[in-house]
Amino acid sequence: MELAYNPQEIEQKWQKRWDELKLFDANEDPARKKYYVLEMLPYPSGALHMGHVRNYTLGDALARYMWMKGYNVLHPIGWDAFGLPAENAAIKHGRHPTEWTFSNIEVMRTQLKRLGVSYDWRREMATCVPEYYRWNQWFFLKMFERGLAYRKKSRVNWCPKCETVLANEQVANGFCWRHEDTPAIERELDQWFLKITAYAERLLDDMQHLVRWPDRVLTMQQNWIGKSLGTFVDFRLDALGEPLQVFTTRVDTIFGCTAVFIAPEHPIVEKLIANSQSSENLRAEAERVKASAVRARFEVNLEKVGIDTGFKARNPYNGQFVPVWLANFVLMEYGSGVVMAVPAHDQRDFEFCTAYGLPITTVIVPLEGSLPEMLDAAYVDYGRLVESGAYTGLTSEQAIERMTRDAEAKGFGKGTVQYRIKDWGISRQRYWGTPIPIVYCDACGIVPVAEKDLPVILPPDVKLTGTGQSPLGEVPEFVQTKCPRCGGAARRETDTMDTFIDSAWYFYRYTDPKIASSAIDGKAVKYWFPVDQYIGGITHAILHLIYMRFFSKVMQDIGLVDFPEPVARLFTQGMVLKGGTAMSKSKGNVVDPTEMCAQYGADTVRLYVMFAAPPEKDFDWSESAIEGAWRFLSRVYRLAGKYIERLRKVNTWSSKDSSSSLTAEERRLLRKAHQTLRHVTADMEERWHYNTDIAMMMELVNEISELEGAVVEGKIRPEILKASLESLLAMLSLFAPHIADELWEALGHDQPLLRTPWPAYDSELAAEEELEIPVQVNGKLRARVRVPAGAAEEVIRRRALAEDKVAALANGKQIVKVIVVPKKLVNIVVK
RNA sequence: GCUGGAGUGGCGGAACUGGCAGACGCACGAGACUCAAAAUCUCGCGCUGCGUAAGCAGCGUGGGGGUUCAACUCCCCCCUCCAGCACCA
Repeated sequence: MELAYNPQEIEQKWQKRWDELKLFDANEDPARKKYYVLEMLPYPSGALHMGHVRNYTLGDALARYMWMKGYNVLHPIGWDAFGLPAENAAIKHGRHPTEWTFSNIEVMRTQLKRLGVSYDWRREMATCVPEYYRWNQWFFLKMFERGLAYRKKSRVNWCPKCETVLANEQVANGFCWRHEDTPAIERELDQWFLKITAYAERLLDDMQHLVRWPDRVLTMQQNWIGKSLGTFVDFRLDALGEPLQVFTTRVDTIFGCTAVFIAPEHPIVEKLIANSQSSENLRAEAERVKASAVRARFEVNLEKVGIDTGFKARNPYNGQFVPVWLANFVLMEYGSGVVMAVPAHDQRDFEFCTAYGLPITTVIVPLEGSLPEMLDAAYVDYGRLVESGAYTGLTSEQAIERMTRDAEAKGFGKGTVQYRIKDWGISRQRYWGTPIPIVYCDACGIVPVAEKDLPVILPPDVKLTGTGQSPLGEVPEFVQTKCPRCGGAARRETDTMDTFIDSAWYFYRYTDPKIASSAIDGKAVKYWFPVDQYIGGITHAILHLIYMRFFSKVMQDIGLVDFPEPVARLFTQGMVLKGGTAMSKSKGNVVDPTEMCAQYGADTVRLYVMFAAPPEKDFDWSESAIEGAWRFLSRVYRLAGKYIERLRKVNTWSSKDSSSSLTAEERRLLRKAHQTLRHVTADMEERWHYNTDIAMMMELVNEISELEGAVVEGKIRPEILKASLESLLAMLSLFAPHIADELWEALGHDQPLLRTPWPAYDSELAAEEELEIPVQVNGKLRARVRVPAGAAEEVIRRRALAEDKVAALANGKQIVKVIVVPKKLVNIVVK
């Protein structure tokens, strides 16, 4: 086998062979331990990119390792096939989204297969087929039944030039992404929402089960949910005869309240205008504040503006009347839409009150030290109360508790929990998504489609114009229907669902992708769940990974599953960059995986991607570094090729064959092999620093290479060389599976490595016999001594002190202390 | 602004529990093979100073301080970069 390494030939051969052997088919088998490896499903954009390669190679290494460890491994793949790009392609090139999507899937499937990832392709699914999305609709109906899906008027971003709704991500600094001169405006539209806020507390609580999730992700989710404890306080508003409800987390500062601020969109504003003595003027001013509030949603640090309504509200704690203002920075959608202004202890209030000349009263002082007479910024920390009536002298913590209790007792307020997370708006005025299964009947109102009538099929013939109207509205045969309740003429909902719905539960469906009688098969889910390892980009830390958790909790509540969290362990990989930034077509810096495979082969591409950096870090693609991976594999191929004829004929040595008669060279080779095995095995279980695993394999190859002379001279028996080489191939097969199987077969094996047990390391063989111990004098390295691995502390000490250099440095000085750390180092302290 | 993460040779990175900083690879330099090139192989490669040399000494993990016999690692302060959220009261 003196041929040059030809990855194209080898890879094609093995992909075919694996396929024939059904090597990656996962079948439920209660007798075997299962392992579910899941990677985030790709959007079929038309081309695989390096981020995908990284994601899938990571999962593949783990899947292959678990197979070899004897697990029954489920490793599926599918397509997140609904989404806006398909629709844009339709508008631009006149191709139907279905055709565009499936031809992209075709291309990307070929690309994926070229990489040789260990998927069970029988389970492949696309979310855009009725067999899948009907269950989106079913989940929607279940939520509707439980009041978890509801309809509400809501503000959306709208570009007047595009005539269309913009997603939040499509608005940059308040302007449309396509028309940088056109500010997005807000429109009120009826939208469907899922009540994720009802699950806020459980989403937080159940994080305790997510011990194997990165802290980073949990923290981001925590911030996103944004729980805060606070107090509602009713300020009497005599002019309207109804109170203004204020929300605050700092009721301890309320004696310093010098005004009340209302969000300009607050419904009470209309009543204030109606009751005002200068209605006209107030209306105009209120409009101005509102306009600025809209801008403030996009502009950072927009100047604070407001208007005094002329009304006064009464602070129930001290009976004082304070002016009621509208202010552009108060958010309607958080708390009660009304806040109290405490300029001395809130920076925003401070800025506003300074600008408008409102009084500033200090009511909190630090526990130690004091505050200046004239504040130049708000003092926002907790402290001790002053000038606060009966509460003076309490700490902030004590005051918050007692003042809230008092408000409840006297009936002018109550403690409350607020969340920042908002309900999930799922309506999209688009075509390429799941139709929302709702019918509007003049007689019956909002009526859900009956379960038996699912799926509501997305009609194939639709004109896509991009006008911003829901395309389904233009299809009379779709819109016109009968009311499921009264049978009368009715209209269908024409919006479709957010595609995050599709990905919120797809991984359940993999366990039985073809089941037609229900969304998931309970038995299959019971066997395969939870997902043991989920792998994907950090970009999904919040949205997808919260929606997915939310769906699981709803599924738990409707009795589909019996656990709160579907994913036991999460890994978030870093990005693959080029020239310091993400690869993108517009930047023209895309490295095409398929081209790379054609140039170097899939094994090289995969090995390089794993070797370049630890998987959680971003890394920059390097044309020259991939050559290193290629060189390494070529070297392995050449090296193995040199010996294969001889090794094929001998049996593999095993440590059971007695290790006493090993030569020094044999021990050296086996030591390196077993040290590498030890490292890789430990790493696969926990850390996943695949870059160091590959580095260790390179060291092993270097060692085999260096020992070539010893092999020739017969100081290393072929059986032992074979054993070392086979360990190497087993490890290599995690990252470069094709070349590993090729050489494995050449060594005389008829089953691929995936069906071979993972080699156990022998700690005795891995142990060093002799150690080189560094000797420091006053912490500086001065000498090294070689000692047997088990040398007693005293022996090491004596040897260290006997070193010429040590003696020279200690000469004429006093040895204060000798620290001997067995197996590590000696440090001699002299004075 | 808040929250989280990171900062180590020319570059990617290693050092897992406080114990030899720079494993492994890339780039680079020298040599071998070759008519030549590619490929391959061998050697060198943190910085500075001294020395013809083997070598010797000092400095060195973003900066400053501290704890320790010993700090990339622990503590305090500061700087820079990246990410997420962003007037959430």
